[in-house]
Amino acid sequence: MNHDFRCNCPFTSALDILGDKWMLVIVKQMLVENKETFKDFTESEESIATNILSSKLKLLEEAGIIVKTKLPDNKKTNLYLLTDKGLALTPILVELANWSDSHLRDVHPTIVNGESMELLRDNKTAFARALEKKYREKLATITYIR
Amino acid sequence: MNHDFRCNCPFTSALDILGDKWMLVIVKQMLVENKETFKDFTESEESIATNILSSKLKLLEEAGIIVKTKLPDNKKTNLYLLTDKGLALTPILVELANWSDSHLRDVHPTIVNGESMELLRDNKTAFARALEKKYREKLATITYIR
DNA sequence: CAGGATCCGTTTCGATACTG
DNA sequence: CAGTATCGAAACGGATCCTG
Repeated sequence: MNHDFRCNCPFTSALDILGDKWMLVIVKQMLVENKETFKDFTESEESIATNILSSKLKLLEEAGIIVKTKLPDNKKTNLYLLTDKGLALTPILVELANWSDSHLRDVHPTIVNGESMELLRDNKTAFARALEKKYREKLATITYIR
Repeated sequence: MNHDFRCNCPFTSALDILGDKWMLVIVKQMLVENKETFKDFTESEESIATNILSSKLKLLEEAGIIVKTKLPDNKKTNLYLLTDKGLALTPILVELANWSDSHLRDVHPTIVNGESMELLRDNKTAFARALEKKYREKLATITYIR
């Protein structure tokens, strides 16, 4: 993060952190595709390189968007989980999806983590809330090291 | 655009175009700060280099997000204007602003193009619509070369 | 003088190999 | 499994140059 455009503008200050190809992709993989471990991310459709992944996870953690933790019974596998701050990015991802759905060709408008794209078209807020709720329910089932 | 992760995922396919530091910044400058000309952009708070600006404007035009045009009475100054596709990015920018406002320090939560941040906090959809309306009204006052 | 294009040093990315 | 090291390729940033 060498040259940020510290502009204090609410629109673009977020882009100083999120304005690159990978940060929101990783958040989306956690939120929508239940990715949790380093390996999960490397095996994802967008196939991020390990060194990039490593540096981006570090940045996301520093920004307070994710936490790095472990399961009590597995000392080697790291778990990456969204914080409240990270979960609050859901509406941004939903708006991105909505724009893609409306204005981009070759988008795959099928089922997304159990929620249909119809709900997205019909009610973006409800769609976002459903995604957040699902993630919170999943978090509740995990007893990770805090 | 050398290496896109063509994933057909509605969440991330937009990031293939918009997932960099500058694309959304430029759109925001057009939408919120009434920037129209090459010079306007170079003089902006985020101070983009001319070569980068040039390449990004080209990408935005190729993506159909902006159009490059001229005023009838001024043959040299180019005008860059948002298309409907570009204007449809407003909700994304609004969600970014909302997230920054809630989760980032040092954000400047004052007046934005005549709309107060209170309206944003109160009703994001109305805030987005107000910004779009204002831009469309401005477009209506310009007789540019189509 | 506006609107870029070109050049060039620096930073970041991306693919793969490698380590604990 | 979870990263780090390496190295070539691409992108960025600043300055300058070119063109009407």
